[in-house]
Amino acid sequence: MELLDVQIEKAIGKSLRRAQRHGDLPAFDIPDQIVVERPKQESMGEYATPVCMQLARLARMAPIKIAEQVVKNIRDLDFCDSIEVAPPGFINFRLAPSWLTQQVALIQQAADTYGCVDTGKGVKVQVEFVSANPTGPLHVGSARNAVLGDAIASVLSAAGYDVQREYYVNDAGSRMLAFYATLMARYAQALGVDEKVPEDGYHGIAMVELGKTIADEYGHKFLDMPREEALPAIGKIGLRSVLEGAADDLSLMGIKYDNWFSEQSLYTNGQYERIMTILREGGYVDLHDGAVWFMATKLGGSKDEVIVRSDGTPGYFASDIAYHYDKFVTRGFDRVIDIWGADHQGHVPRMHIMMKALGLDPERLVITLYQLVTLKRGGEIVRLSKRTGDIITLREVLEEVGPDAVRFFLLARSADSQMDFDLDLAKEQSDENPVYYIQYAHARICSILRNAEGIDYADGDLSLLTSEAELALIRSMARLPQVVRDAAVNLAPHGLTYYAQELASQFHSFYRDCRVISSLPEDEAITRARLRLVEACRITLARTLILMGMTTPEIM
RNA sequence: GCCCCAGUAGCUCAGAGGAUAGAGCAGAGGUUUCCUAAACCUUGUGCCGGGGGUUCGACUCCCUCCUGGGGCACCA
Repeated sequence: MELLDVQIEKAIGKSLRRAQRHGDLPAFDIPDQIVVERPKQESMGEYATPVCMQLARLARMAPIKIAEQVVKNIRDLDFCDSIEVAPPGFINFRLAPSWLTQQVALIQQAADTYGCVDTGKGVKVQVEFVSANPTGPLHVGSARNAVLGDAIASVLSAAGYDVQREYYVNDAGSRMLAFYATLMARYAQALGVDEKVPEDGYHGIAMVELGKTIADEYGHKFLDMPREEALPAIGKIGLRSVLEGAADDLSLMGIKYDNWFSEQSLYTNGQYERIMTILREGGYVDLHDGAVWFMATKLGGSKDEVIVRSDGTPGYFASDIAYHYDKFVTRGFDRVIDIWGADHQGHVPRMHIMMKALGLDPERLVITLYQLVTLKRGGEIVRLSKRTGDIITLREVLEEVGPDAVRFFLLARSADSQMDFDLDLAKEQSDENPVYYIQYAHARICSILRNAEGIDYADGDLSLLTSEAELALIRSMARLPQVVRDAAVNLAPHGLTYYAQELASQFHSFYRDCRVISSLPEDEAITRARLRLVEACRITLARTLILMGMTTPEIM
């Protein structure tokens, strides 16, 4: 079934055409987009349109007169029990109580699929997120990336897209060599051999520990091998350990990937040669200063980019081109969403130019940037440097603050807003924060349902739900599909956090006004109706929490 | 210098052409013989960074300036 705002939009369009046919309105071009929004005030109803104000000039009529004709000609909006004109020309729509109470049954029926919509129509989309260099434990900076990417994937999936979550493993290139050399040095040091960590290596404590672990397990094995064999051998072990650590950390937050994609594989399965051929044949490759260049300027870019360095090794951009070729051409994704920190923004334009060079529609690649998080502790900015190893790991933060709170905090702001994350504050507030407020509502409902054991409420009469507290709660519950749709089309899941708070608040108010389980015999019917309502509310809350990647506690 | 993001209540932030600009937190006051008081109810708060413009209508779009953050590598 179509979402209410879409139905209203279509009904208004039809009404305008009908009014013109009947001579109630003069002829003019009806706009493609008819705005249907939520009015500022509850008293105005659930939906409203300001379209008649726009039409005033075209129709040469007062907006309010147009609105009257639109209302007169409107049909097929069974779910509305009043459609009113309000000055200076708004049309306000109010949902019928009978429609609202019916939603309770539909939500119960939908259960785990409530909130799903078919906006995506099965379009194949990949969300690639985190993809941190596998050169050490995940940094807390990756937390926002993880939370945002996973929520976007969840919301897209609920909106009817065929979604794959992918982690791009940067296991090729110069950073990897520095990682290998660092690991080798730390391993040697653990065995009492004096070997220096390279200048551009990783100086953090994590590598010391990893070197020691490998020394404990393998002894002198890698010291006895020729260095050119030992490096990749020990590197492979280190890489596996780092990736396992990353997967563990992410799974602490409930994040699971469908695929881990190796950058190195692009150089062994022919993708790199393929894209080089395409670029060469397209005339986008040039050789000068000893390096191979991608002629981005030929396609409107501001400057050309190095693909293969003068030492003969391909740079990250070469990998990125081959990688996206693999995503779109080889694996056939209709859309790819890459989640990147704002420090990579400069790279976005060349990615779109690269798409053009490959003969792909740049619009199929969406790069969602999020502003970087400033980490604080007690109001003081925590400076981070991976080089000196002075980092705060994702795991530390998860253990200190808790996965649900981390997810909620980081999800609650739009990706565009730069934010502070104060560890002390997050922990301190964890008793007073919205996470608990929302989860408490869920636990409260579960408690009621436990107390209702033995009551058969499956056929409770929903038409008994007539009080304002009950209807207000259902109104909120009924909005979830639209919240999901909006989050999916805007790739902006932060709306979920606001919706969850509103829904929890409506429930808490309802709880105060309406006793659910009553022992009085004359209340038996309303008890059964309210149990259905409460169960549907639990489903709605749980679905919202799950979309945000949070847990749904039954007892608190 | 050029490019991107942001500037809204004491604080953290929603709102992105429409009605009287919202929420949470913090502050003040109140609520429990009864399903979870981690709750509920009442209450104050705004030159929407400044200045121009477009529009019937601008916090929202355009120009400009100011402030903060991030980019502008043969690093990723």
